[in-house]
Amino acid sequence: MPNSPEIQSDRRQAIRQILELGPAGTQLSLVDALTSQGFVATQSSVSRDLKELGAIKTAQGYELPGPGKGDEVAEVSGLLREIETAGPNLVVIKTAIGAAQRVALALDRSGWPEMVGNVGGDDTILVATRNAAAQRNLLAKIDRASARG
Amino acid sequence: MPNSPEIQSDRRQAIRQILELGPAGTQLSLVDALTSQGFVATQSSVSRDLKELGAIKTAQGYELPGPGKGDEVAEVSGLLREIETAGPNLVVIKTAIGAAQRVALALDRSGWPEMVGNVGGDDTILVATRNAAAQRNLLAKIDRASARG
DNA sequence: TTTATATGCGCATATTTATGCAGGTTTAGT
DNA sequence: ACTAAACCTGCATAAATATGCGCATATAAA
Repeated sequence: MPNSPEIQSDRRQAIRQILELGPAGTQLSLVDALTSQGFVATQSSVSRDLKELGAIKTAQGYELPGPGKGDEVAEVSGLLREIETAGPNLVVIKTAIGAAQRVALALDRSGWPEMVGNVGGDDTILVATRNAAAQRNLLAKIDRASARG
Repeated sequence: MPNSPEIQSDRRQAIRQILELGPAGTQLSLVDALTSQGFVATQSSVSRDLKELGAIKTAQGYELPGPGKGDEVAEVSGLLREIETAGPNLVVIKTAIGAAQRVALALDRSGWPEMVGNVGGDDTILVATRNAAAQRNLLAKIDRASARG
């Protein structure tokens, strides 16, 4: 019984906010925090959410990679030119001439899970996305990365 | 039967090198990697080593926070003036005038486990260290952080 | 050196995290 | 609207990680 799609993204948003206040020691503590905010979720879902959010586990607990951390894509965002989708499983990225390989590598390294894989040519990259939701997510992430690159 | 102290630091150095080549999926894989290099260690030790090294667990596995990432201390290293020890449990850090609070905060955020806690005054910080080894470690980390700050 | 204290580590195990599976829901296609 | 396909989620459990304890060694003190 999946909740309506908004519930999922609301929950993830809530997790993001919680983590902004400070690291969460365990997934169970996150479940509690969510519960006290009226969300219903199990450790399973939180585990999946954290992966989706790209959270990392440090000695302090789960954290979101802050700006400047983790994100290889930000560093090459200046090379991006144009981004389009083609169906729910494909994103076409145009880059500066000859920069596609470099950007494609950065995407690989980012470890974003919505990406199944990608191939870079000279100034074009094809990115395979897991599904429509993943595709939306990916575009949002690239946006955010660009904003701080 | 603790190994001689060098073994421990050699092993940690080896782990550091392994992680530089790429993320390690699990601690067990690290044990294997170490074994094939002639080190004897169990998952337990690797778990402790990783904490000590400040490694983080990402979707890709265990990684070391790379230069520019993770490390809040690097950003304030310009404010450091002088560092001395007083016994194995105390490090005294002199900073630029009025900067002690800021640096102390950065140290807190770093999450370095060898630090029990610290208090910042105006241009002086007292850092409590767990023991002599931890103290050495901390000094080394501050050094490394400064090098890239 | 002898004694006391602290540290390192493996073992066994508790705790935490990840995931195969099944069931219910939304979405896309006719 | 009906059907099929794709999703989301919880449950149960497998996999992975962390840790209390005890011993052996190292370090400090006397």
